[in-house]
Amino acid sequence: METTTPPAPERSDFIREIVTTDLREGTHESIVTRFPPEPNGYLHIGHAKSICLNFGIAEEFGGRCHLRFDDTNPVKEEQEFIDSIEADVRWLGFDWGEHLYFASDYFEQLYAWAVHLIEAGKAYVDDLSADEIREYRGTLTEPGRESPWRDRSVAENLDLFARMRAGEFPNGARVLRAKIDMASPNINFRDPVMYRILHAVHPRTGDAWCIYPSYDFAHGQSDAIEHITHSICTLEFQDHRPLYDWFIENLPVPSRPRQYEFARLNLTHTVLSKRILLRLVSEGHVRGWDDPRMPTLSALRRRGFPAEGIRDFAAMIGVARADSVVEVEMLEHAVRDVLNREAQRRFAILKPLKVVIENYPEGEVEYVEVQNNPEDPSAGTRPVAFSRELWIERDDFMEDPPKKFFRLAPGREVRLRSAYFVTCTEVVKDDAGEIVELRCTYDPDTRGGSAPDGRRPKATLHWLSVAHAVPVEVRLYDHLFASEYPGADGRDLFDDLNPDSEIVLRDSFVEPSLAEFASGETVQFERLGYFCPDVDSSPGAPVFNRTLTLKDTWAKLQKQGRHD
RNA sequence: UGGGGCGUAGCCAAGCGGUAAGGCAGCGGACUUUGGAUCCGCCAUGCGUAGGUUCGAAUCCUACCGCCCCAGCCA
Repeated sequence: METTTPPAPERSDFIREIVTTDLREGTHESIVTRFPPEPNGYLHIGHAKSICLNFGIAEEFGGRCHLRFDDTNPVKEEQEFIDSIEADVRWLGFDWGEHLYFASDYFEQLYAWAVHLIEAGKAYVDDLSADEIREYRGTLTEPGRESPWRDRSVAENLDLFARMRAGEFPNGARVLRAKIDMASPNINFRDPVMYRILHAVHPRTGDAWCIYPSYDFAHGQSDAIEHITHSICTLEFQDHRPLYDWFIENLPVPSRPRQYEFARLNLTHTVLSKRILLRLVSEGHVRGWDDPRMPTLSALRRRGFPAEGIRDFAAMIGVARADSVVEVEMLEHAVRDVLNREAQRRFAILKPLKVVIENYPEGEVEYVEVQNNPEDPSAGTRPVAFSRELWIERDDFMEDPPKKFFRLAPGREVRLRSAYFVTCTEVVKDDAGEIVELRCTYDPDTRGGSAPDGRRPKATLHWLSVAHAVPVEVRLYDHLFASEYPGADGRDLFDDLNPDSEIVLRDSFVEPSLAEFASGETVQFERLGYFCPDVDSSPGAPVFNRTLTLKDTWAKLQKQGRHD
């Protein structure tokens, strides 16, 4: 039988290079990676980088990727998080097949290996308190001191460890430690804790255990049990690698995994610390883990970001070992790129201004055909009602326009997309001087949006027939944090929260055809941005989230003051 | 000041001794029934700094500078 070599992936980074080499040199016949979240919170865009890396490599090299929950700390972990993590990974587009695992599945094996180390004289039960252990550990520049309990007999250690498991001691009374080197310059080698007593109910094992392995004692061995070949984690675990290796080397594990580290994702205008995300939720700065302003995958999904855009983003930013902060604009670009290609177009008026077409017959309604997606003719067209009274966008009219404002103004002719050219003849104001209505005339010869004489207005506006428009609530989202680097320069991170990260509009209208999109699909509101129906919608009261704005040259000019 | 890492454009990132990819952002232009999209052009005589090796250095060597991580019974 012929063995086929998987085609070399065009995207390359140092990890894929290592994998390529390992495969070529026969270090491994096939590769196995894993994504190992702790179920103590929701997955966010930073996890997406890791998910795309681990599952992506498995896919590209014909290997497999496991989903393994690192559930060794029951005081922080919950079933709710396990469920959301599974849903989010699936939504992102990855499949772990049969390979769903939990570190807690290995508790019995891990316990046996702890006993093995005790018997080999390489682990001991320590009676020191947490505070004492810290004191004995030394500092970055001074070596630590050995615990007075370090030289207990194997028999005593075995007995004590068994009684720890049996529940004879309260939380914190004793720990099991590896006996390595209290003077090591690598602090992780100064007799790291392997087991601690935690009388807590575990989401999976319930009250079967009251001692739990530490990350260091669980992770590498879990990898070994699953025959993980490349254990990919973030940079802060570099110092743990020697310890990871030490356990592997000193235990009769079934395989020899290797750990590789890459730089975690940082994004401008965004915070990806689980601790802070938890505070944003618990202190009510946002409405929940899936609040559309959050960087969690569930929030991005609710916001209307397509999974493909997130995957493209991950591919775009690459994988390296240098600390970095990616501009959030790159994520937004990846998302717009997908949406521009795939999203159906619809008309919506966010801030309505009434237009009356004076020379259009009262009571008459006609339907014009509008393209659903100019980028994709196969998306077809839809009929949109046109009549004498229309809504246009308030921002599309200026009574006294600056030079570079191309839209509607007194006496000026513009195109109503796919309908007619109209000319503003009169501006109607209320007693306060507020513009309440525009009177216009239309040119019947321009039906469909082009003139027989070939004249071309400088602007094309979207519009809606007043009698046919459906009222909706629209939520405009912007960066949760106003500053590029939240909390930088000693500022309190929460002072950097953007007060305008959510603006709710209650007088908006959409086309009736938008009813079909209750499913959650993201659509483009022409000239405005991408929007999707929110779960807060109820029958007769639709709510739309703004996923992203369209790029807006006019807005940029305004911001720069270059419009004149 | 112990140990472990990392420095290539505003941002991300290729580059693996043969003369600085690509993307994002930005700027200019073309086109346009979305001020969107698309297309074209511009954007590092320079790779943290200083020396050295070499015909040739972002790539090798030396020294220095800067930044990040580690002193949880978190992961």
